Amino acid sequence: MSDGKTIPTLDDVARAAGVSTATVSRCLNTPDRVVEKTRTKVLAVVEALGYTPNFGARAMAAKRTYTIGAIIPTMENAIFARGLQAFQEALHARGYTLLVSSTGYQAEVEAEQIRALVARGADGLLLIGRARDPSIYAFLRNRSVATLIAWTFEAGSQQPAVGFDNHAAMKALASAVIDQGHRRIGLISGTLDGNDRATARHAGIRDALTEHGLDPDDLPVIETSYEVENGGAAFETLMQRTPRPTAIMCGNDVLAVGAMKRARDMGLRVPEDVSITGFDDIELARIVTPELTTMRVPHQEMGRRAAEELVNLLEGTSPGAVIELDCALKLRGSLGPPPS
Amino acid sequence: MSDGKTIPTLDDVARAAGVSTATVSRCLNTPDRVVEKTRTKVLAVVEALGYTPNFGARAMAAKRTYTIGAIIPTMENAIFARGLQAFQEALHARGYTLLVSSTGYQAEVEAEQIRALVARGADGLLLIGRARDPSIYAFLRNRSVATLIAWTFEAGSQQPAVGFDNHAAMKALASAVIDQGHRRIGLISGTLDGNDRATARHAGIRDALTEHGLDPDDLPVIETSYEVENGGAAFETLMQRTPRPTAIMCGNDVLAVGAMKRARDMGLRVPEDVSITGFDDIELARIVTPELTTMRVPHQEMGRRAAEELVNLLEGTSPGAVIELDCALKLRGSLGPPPS
DNA sequence: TTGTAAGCGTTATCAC
DNA sequence: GTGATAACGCTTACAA
Repeated sequence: MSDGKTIPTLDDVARAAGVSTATVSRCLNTPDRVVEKTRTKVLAVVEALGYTPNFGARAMAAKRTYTIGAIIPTMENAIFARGLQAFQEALHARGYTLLVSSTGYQAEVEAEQIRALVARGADGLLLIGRARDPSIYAFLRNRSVATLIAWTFEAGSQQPAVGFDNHAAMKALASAVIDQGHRRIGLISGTLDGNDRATARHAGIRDALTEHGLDPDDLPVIETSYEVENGGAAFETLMQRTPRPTAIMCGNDVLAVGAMKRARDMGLRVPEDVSITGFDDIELARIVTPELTTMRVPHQEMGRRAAEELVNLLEGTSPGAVIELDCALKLRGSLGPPPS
Repeated sequence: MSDGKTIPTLDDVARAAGVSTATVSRCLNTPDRVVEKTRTKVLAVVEALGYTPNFGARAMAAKRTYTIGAIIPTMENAIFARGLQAFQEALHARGYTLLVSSTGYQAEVEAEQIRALVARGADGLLLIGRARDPSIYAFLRNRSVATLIAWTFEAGSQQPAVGFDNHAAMKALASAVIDQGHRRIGLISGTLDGNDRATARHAGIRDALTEHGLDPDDLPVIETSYEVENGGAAFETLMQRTPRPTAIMCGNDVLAVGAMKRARDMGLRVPEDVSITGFDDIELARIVTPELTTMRVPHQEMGRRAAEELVNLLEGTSPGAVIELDCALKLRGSLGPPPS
């Protein structure tokens, strides 16, 4: 650590070590291309001076930053937080640094963040979901920024991705609900517009209904943003319908927990009076009473795999695969047969 | 948006607009120092070419990045997520970009992240808590990186900070518990070592006990990392003591919810058989049944104020204040009188 | 108001 | 194995 007031540069190190800047640079970046003795001496000086490479200069000269950017809708939902944690750890192991920003589910903000991260020299980007303006993809291609989509999976997509089939997963969950005997189901969905995950989940339920000989147009849907209170409000609205739904499916666990709380406040028992399901299987799902029936999404594995794929992609090791992960149905106390 | 395959530079814009690079630069950075007509023309070319400034070059030349770094212990706890969201929004309004990384409560990782962010030219840094190696503060001062501490407050501290008094807040909560008649209290604390918030909260309880004529050494403490399951395990351990505690205070809401769940699993009623308290007042606190008695921390306001202070600090508008925010006691169903 | 030109701190291509 | 030296793209005195 330096005691001086100035920031040491490569030049300072070179001068102090009595070598050229090129050699110092080599000691730091390709240590094997410099003889042991020189290296030791140089690294000692680096240590003594507390030298840290100037990132901007390095980025400009090397056109490489070992930085990955991740842009997520929100930090407030545990699913992204947990996935990112795993993503970061895996990246770190590969020598990359992760920089995160969030958009609050706003497309314009996302576009801005993408530009900011690209401008900062991010070698690769992790994006959530596929739906966005084509010009963004064009921009990314133009700048040759490796881009990976996560949290969604779609067969036949061109974009490298690590995700799961939102449609199939929700369809499986809906089938389980129908198999319990439910015929009047309601859906509390996240905002559908511009959110391919929410849209796919919605379609999954409709398909399950059709497949079981029910009319998908009978499915009442309330769209809302992903907040606990909104889940509660939507639940109350749905339960005022006649005839009353016997099962309320929710776009994610957060909405489902809001619905459960409101059910309790309304004096309704879960699952005796009404069944409730979620999606994600975050920690919350097992904290509530009764525990929440939901679809487990492998968030951590997704983060880990995404890191590997993205690094392979930008290092040219992989051409960019589309990887599908499996979800798992979690049948718990919040789902039961309909009241007779 | 450019159709070409090359990234346009300032030079390309200058050439295409028939002006010098200096003028283009001025159009972008100090538009008032260039005549209307030139500006319009230049900006049109910028738009047409899809020019984006190269960040590294800009940082190197201007020694300013309009980037703020935030380093938090974990993204998995809602308290940081929510505070950061507000922090980011306020920063955005002031024209700054936020970059986040997390440490998993590991000091070495934090040091590394600090270096990474500083190397990337962060103009300012938001750090959680005060406890860290002095050499880090020296490094930050040396690099003249504006640094603000959040989530903690300590009278007489030199470091600019926006926080609350963890000690006083927990002491107030403990007093409320004692006032209910509890005499045998247990504490489930976050890891104390290197965590000034956890340490201050612990001390707060001890002081409350002393002040009420109780012996603080009678307070059993279990230290654990902040995870739901750990809260449950610690709860079970504490409840095996003889005589059994009548109230379990927890270092945060997450631990408290874990304790509540375990209580239910053990067949104990809350608060009839045992009272439980948390700290933070995250959403979770009002989702559980009964609702959790806790201390409300103004996370969003803290994020907002931190952004303002940090920007003022690095822009030289403020010398760096120490700001204390107030917490609020939330008495809810999980706290009742001890069993008679 | 605008242009010229000197850095800013690296990395990489050559010679040596 | 090591050392000059030319980029890299931008900002900012200083001149015009």
